[in-house]
Amino acid sequence: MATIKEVSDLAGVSQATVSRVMNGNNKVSDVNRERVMAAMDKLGYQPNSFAQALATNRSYSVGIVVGTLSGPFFGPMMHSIESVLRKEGQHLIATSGHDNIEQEREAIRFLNSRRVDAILLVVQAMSDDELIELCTRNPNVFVLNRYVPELAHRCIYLNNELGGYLATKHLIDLGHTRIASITGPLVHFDARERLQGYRNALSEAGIEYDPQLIVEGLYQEDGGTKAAAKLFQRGIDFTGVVCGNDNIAISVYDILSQDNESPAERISVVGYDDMFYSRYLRPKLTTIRFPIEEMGTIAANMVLQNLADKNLVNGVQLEPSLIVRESSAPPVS
Amino acid sequence: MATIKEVSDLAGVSQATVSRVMNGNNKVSDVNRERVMAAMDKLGYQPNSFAQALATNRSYSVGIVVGTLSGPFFGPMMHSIESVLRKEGQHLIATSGHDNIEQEREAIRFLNSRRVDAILLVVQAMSDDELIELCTRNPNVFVLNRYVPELAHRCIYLNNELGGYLATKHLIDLGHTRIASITGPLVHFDARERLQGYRNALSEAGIEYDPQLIVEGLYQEDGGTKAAAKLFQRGIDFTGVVCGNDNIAISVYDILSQDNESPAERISVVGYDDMFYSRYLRPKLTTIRFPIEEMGTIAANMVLQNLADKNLVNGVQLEPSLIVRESSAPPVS
DNA sequence: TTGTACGCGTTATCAC
DNA sequence: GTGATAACGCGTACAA
Repeated sequence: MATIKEVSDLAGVSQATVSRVMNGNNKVSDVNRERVMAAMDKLGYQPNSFAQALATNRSYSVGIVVGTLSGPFFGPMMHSIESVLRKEGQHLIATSGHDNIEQEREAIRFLNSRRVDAILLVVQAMSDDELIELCTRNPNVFVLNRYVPELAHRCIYLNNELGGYLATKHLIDLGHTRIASITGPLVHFDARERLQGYRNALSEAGIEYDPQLIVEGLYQEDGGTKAAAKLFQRGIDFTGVVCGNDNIAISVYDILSQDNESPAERISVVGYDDMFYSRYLRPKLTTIRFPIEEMGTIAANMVLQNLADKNLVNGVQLEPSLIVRESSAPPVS
Repeated sequence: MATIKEVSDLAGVSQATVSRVMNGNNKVSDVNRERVMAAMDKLGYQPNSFAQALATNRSYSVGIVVGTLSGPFFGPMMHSIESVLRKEGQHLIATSGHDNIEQEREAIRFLNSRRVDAILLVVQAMSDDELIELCTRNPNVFVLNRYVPELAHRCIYLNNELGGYLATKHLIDLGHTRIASITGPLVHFDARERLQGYRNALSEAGIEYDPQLIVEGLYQEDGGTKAAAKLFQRGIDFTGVVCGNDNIAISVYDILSQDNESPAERISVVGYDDMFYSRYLRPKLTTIRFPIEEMGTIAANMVLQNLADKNLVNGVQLEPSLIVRESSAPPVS
């Protein structure tokens, strides 16, 4: 790779002049500018961003660490983040924590040694305390999809309680009174919040909370299969089920189809997240929409904002909404 | 951020010694090693990778440019790439070309100025010629999911013709003779190859190729809706349809359900890619499996290999396989 | 085993 | 408008 020196030699000017035309400094004569540009593309010159970063102490890149790169969740999020960052000349460095605390730490170390201008964290394994310490040491860290009270001004998160409430309320409004819930793993704060929303809707309607109707599942693919089986085996009676996410809802579809049943007939099903495949299920899944892209966009803008003026950023809570499709219907009795 | 100098001052040794303990050089006395390590974590020292890269001319990172970060395709691929790279201390810098030739170029420029050790290209917009030029200039560029004859030793790609053949052959074996195809955009080489596979299967079975049965669709979500509508409106008779990918197959599901029909009844449907949601469709989608993770793993290993010994790498063609599920059945006549 | 000093490719501050 | 030259943080001969 050609260096600035080779360019300056070829153009017959000093390195400083080359640097000036690179950075759009207008105090360069047209003749020299021409010469430099010619030399540049003759050599296929690309500035070495390491050297630039070393000299300016700015990397023009922001890092993100996500639980896992695969899955329908992070793709759209990273997509929207990258879109807004790029417009400002910033780039995204993606690392995966593989939902493992040691790897999450390692990823953060890596990004720090990369001297990224900001770090976006979408992690679950790491504890609140560790997050707090991290954020106090580094003023450019933001937390996505998670609410830590002490870090409120740096969190962009979903109102999960409201989501759980909306899902449950929808079934109640349809006339259901025996409503089960297959939650996500309750070590995840969002699963707990969604469950709380469920309880709120119940109590608002004067329906008693019955622990028998609650099962804990997992968020990932097939993560609800065992849990759903457990629920049905309890032999208790219910007409609707609120699921921790769409994957869990799919498991319920599966179980029902084993008995040649379909959601919305005997049992109504409500999901959570509105993943893009949910509208392709049959019957189409009624679910809670999670504005993933919006979360990404807001996070990216917050980063930019923070780079410009540290004191202007504030946390954001996003609101979920109910998407009614076909998997929910009045109970048959 | 602390620098190596602050560490050396605090530890009472020279910068060189600090550098030695960082890089595991064993020619350091235990006493000094202890002191340095203590100083390091007291200061929360993180080496500046820009300075390291500048000094060593190695960045320990590989760049990837993909068409779009969202979608069910790139997530799993990036996931597997990142997994193997990380084990070797390499990191992944992800950029999106947004399926736009100018942005793809920009992404490559960015990665070059980042002096990445290798570049992985998963792009469609860029021409073969441009790719060839790029690869000859830079010996560490690899092309994924695309076959360029001149670059055969740097391509990791799928045998798309075989995939198209398998899909079609499956329907023929079931007894179908009037088989339509909704292809991907024929500007994409892979769509053309899949179509060719379709033709091969037909001719092998002595069935004449009928252009009336071919419609061109798009790969993205809903990309097959218009095309499928067009096909049905032609009013010609067929009993099976081979789709360019699973998204297109979903569109066919949609159209059929509008008439209260279901795949595998009057019309059999075969997809392509085996995206993870395909088994959750009802009926479960018969499709061609695309080993995405494997492609990622192979690519990452190739990068590593190439870094170790330039002359040892070779291109790889991956084989698709048929996954029979429920959307295909013998024709009713 | 340890320290000195130079080079990596830029930017930025000076003089001119 | 232009050109020296000193940082930036680290690796690494080379000398001690």
